[in-house]
Parts: sequence; structure tokens; C-alpha cells
Amino acid sequence: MTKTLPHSVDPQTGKRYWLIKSEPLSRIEGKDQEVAYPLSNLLTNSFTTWDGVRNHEAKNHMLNMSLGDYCLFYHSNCPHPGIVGIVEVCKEAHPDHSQWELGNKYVDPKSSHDSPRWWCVDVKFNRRLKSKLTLDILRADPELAEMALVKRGRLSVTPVRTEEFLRVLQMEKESALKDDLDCEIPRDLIDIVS
DNA sequence: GCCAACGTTGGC
DNA sequence: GCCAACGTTGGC
Repeated sequence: MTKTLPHSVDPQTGKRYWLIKSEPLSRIEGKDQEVAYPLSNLLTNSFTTWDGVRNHEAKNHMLNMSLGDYCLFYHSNCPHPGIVGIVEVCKEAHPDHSQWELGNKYVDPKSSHDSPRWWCVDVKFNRRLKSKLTLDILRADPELAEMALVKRGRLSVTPVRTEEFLRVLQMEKESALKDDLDCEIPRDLIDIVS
């Protein structure tokens, strides 16, 4: 595995930006483990632990996250995958306890408490995007052609460069303006109906 | 260290 | 549900 260095912080905010993927639609794995975690869950839970990531590259990105960093929140494995909101790192990397939980689908027999293999961060809600930015829209934008989400489709935690993050916010603004003109669906329902 | 087999992700 | 992409595993 290649050692990763974090991308640079936004000089304006001192933050790094990332993208994390989650499935919004209920899906049970194994006996009874719900794997879905829609952004709306973070409206009722004050934070969530981003555990269950079992890819070393994704894990390394989480090890590089700092308190206060922003993560674009992406809904995958659904009819219209895309970025739906922003969450904030509220606890830096700590061992992912699911690796030691008997019966957990993420258990890793090779991992010991002395040297954990898997790590996670906690994130809390920041805000919803005014309008979902679908993968189609993101892929069609030349300024996002190098974005890890586009180039490394299967990685569930990816870095986002400052200029990419700002571009996403700009696209949100443009897209929301368009919604005002031709979308009758109340904002709060957009995620639900999609 | 190579690489075939296998497993997983996630768009479609 | 299919399957391409790609990461991981393990035999050699």
C-alpha cells in the first residue's frame, strides 16, 4: 500500500476537505445489521462514528482528518447518487471497535487491541445542500475532472482539494438558482423523493 | 514479489 | 440483478 500524505489545507479556513459515501436506502447485511445511513439520521443523532470502513486507503484518509474538517456527504447505491450535504469531523481518528465485536460483519480476526488495523472518525451534521449535486452533474463539470470521486469511483473516503470544494459550493448555488425557476418540490423533500 | 482467484463496491 | 473496476489474499 502506498503511504499517503494529506492534501493541503484551505488557507482561508485552515481546514481540509473530504468526501464520504453512505447508502441512504435501508439494506440489511448478515443477520440484522443495517448498513444504510442517510444524512437525515444526523438530524436526530448529534454525531455518528464512521466505522466499518475496511479499505486501507480510505482508513488512511481518516487518519489524516483533523477536528473541524468538512466532509461532503455523498449518497451512493440509490437511484440518483450524489452529494447531499456537509458534515464536520467532531472527533479525530480512534480505533474502530467493530473490528473486535464478535458477530459484527466488520470483525477482523487479524486485529488486536494492541495494534488496531482499522480506525474511524466521528462526524456531525453541518448542513444539507440546497440542491443535490448528482454524480452526473459532477462528472459533467470540467473543473471536477480530477476529483477523486470521479477518478476513483469505488473508494468510500476521498480527499477533496480546496478548489474542488469551492467549485462544489459554487455549483450548489447555480443549481439552487435553477431549482427556483423550474422545481416545485419543497426543498426538504428533494432527498426523500429522489 | 508475482499474479490468479476471489471478494467488494456501486453505477447502471 | 449484472458486471466492470479494483482491492485483497495466498500459493508459489
